[in-house]
Amino acid sequence: MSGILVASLTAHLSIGRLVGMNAIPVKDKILDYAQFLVQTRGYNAMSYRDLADEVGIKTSSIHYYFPAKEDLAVALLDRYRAAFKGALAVIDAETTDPKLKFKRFVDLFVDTVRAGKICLGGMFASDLTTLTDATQDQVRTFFSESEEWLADLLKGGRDSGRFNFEGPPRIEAETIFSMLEGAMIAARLFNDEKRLLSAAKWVQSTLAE
Amino acid sequence: MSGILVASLTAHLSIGRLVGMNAIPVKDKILDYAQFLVQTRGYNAMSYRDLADEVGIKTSSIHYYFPAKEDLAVALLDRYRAAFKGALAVIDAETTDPKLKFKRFVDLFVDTVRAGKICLGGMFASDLTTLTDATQDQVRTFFSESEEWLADLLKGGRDSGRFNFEGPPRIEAETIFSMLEGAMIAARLFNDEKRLLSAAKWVQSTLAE
DNA sequence: GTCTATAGGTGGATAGAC
DNA sequence: GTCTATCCACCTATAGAC
Repeated sequence: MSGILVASLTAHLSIGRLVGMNAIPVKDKILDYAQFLVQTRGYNAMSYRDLADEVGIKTSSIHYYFPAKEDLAVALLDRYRAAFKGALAVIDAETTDPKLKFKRFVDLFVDTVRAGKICLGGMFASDLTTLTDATQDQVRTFFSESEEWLADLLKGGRDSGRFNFEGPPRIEAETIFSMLEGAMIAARLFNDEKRLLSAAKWVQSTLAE
Repeated sequence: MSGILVASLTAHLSIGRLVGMNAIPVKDKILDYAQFLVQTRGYNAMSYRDLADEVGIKTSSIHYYFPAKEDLAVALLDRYRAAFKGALAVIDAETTDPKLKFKRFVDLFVDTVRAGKICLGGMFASDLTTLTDATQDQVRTFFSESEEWLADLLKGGRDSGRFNFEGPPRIEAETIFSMLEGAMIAARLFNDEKRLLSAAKWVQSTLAE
């Protein structure tokens, strides 16, 4: 999902550059680096000082944008959900073949692992019990939204005879999504993206029969 | 894997009680509660103060047993690997049917989720980049050992005609293991053990065909 | 082994000047 | 918006008495 990060980074740049104002707002700089740190080191290992040093401001200035760390967490997940939905919308707009759609879905995860990162939602899910209720809800919403898109893809593929599986598409989607999340963690652990690729292949082969 | 925790808890008790000395050594108390905290809150959210308060000693006393936090992390993973291996040895000793073995393997994960916990190895894997090299190696060793046992199970099952899958057993094992790790995280996120059970069922059905 | 005492650093967070 | 200054709680870790 480095593609997602890039997308959110370039969203304002593509407009800003046209009018000669390519400066990234401080708030976005904070969010960008905070997202990077959470995806690489984890939420509890990310501090306001880390962000301040990187962005070039003081920690008190970060509190101006995000009064409490929870506000930053919620904002991160909010933006990530939107970016992820955007990436899925692009897939829907550019492809119709279910198998190709799934491949491009997997590519989102592969890109993330290649960047040495873990899905933001998966990282927050690992730190679940240290989060406030509002933040936990955001994590659940991210999972639900992703699984719903995947369930629709699976259902459409089965209805059109391109996918073959038994049981409710939503259950199938939940299983596949959690599998990809786990495979990302293992792939980074061994610095071996093949761990994610073989997991994806396994899913594709069981869906294709 | 609460069964694992119980096993490590009762390992010395079963001897101690026989001779009337059922007091749990302080070092084990520390490890027990540290393991609980890592499995529920994560490594970076566990502090010496948490442990001291629970065990009833001062933080400086914990440093007597584990000079640096890294020492505690390595000790935790060391013990966990041994306990996990022990649990797998019990499965091997009590069952021969590959399908039943796999079911009992899955039960180790189900028990953990039911206790509101995540696999210790999975938790450390999520916090990977914040760990020392020695600790990271321990995490990888845990994954490798588990996957090797599972690969042997898969290979034996296929050779005896009980399992059906293509490709190297080790790759299959890696995929299944990371899937279970991811399913645990999702199951706890939604407080719904069915997320883990349906993932396990999915694996079982694809292996059985 | 366990304690007291303490060190030096880092955590999130706030008040108030500019 | 960003700063300085500060707060207090927490963190890992050590020295030395008992």
